[in-house]
Amino acid sequence: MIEVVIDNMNLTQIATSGQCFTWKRISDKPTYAFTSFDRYLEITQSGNHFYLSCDEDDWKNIWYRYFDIDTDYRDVANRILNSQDTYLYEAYKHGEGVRILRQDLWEMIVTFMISQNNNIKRITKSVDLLKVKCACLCNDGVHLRFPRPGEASEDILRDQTLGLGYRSDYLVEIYEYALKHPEWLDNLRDMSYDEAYSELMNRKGIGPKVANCICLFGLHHIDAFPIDTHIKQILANHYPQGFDFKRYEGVAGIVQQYMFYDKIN
DNA sequence: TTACAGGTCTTGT
DNA sequence: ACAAGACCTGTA
Repeated sequence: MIEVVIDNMNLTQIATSGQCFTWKRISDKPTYAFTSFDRYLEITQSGNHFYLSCDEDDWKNIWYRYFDIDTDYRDVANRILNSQDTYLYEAYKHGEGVRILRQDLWEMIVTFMISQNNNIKRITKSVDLLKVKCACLCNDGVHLRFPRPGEASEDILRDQTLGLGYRSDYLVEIYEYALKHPEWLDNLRDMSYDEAYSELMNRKGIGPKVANCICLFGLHHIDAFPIDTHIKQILANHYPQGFDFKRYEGVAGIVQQYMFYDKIN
């Protein structure tokens, strides 16, 4: 157990921001449990103090990066403030503690493929059951982690109790593809936003929206601006003459998160 | 019953 | 290039 101080971060806001489908609230206090690759973490918030169930090494090597501590979110706040955009400023104030986590790329690919034309409740259920059926364990030998390529059989992916529907075809394909092309994930990490976006779009079941979610949440390309039904409505309602993307060049994905959080919370 | 959920694919123009 | 229509499934 270690204690760290982090400003401008709110666990409950992150948990309900729609970027992670595997965070679980495990107590009345704002305590959340989740995994990243093979690590399991429990974290509690009290103001700007955070209590993590890990040692100093895992904090430095894994979770510091995961929580995107090095990104300065004040730059985004200033741009929003300077824009005189009342709606966007209110949205920002509402979700001020949201950060773009640096989550595991493979988990982002699979979970956002599941998310298409779907609802959060069913997405969470499918992901939970997938982890249970595959029964892969973290480095602690106790907690379930997300199944990597080769660890989810076709039978499991097609198991109707998972409720994946037609998406199971896509998942069978992507699991096969990633297993057959072991360099694919690392190559994606080395690409620019545009390159990674086009590469992801080549895979069946990944369209513009999911590709942008993977770029934003799995590769931390914060230029990516995923447009879903909610964002489409916001753009139509608040920006009928068009949204000025140029103004938010380099931070558009963070702006998108404030808009999205405000819409669903 | 119909519509909708953090869309994408296929087909027809 | 662009516009329908289909698509698994659970919930309101």
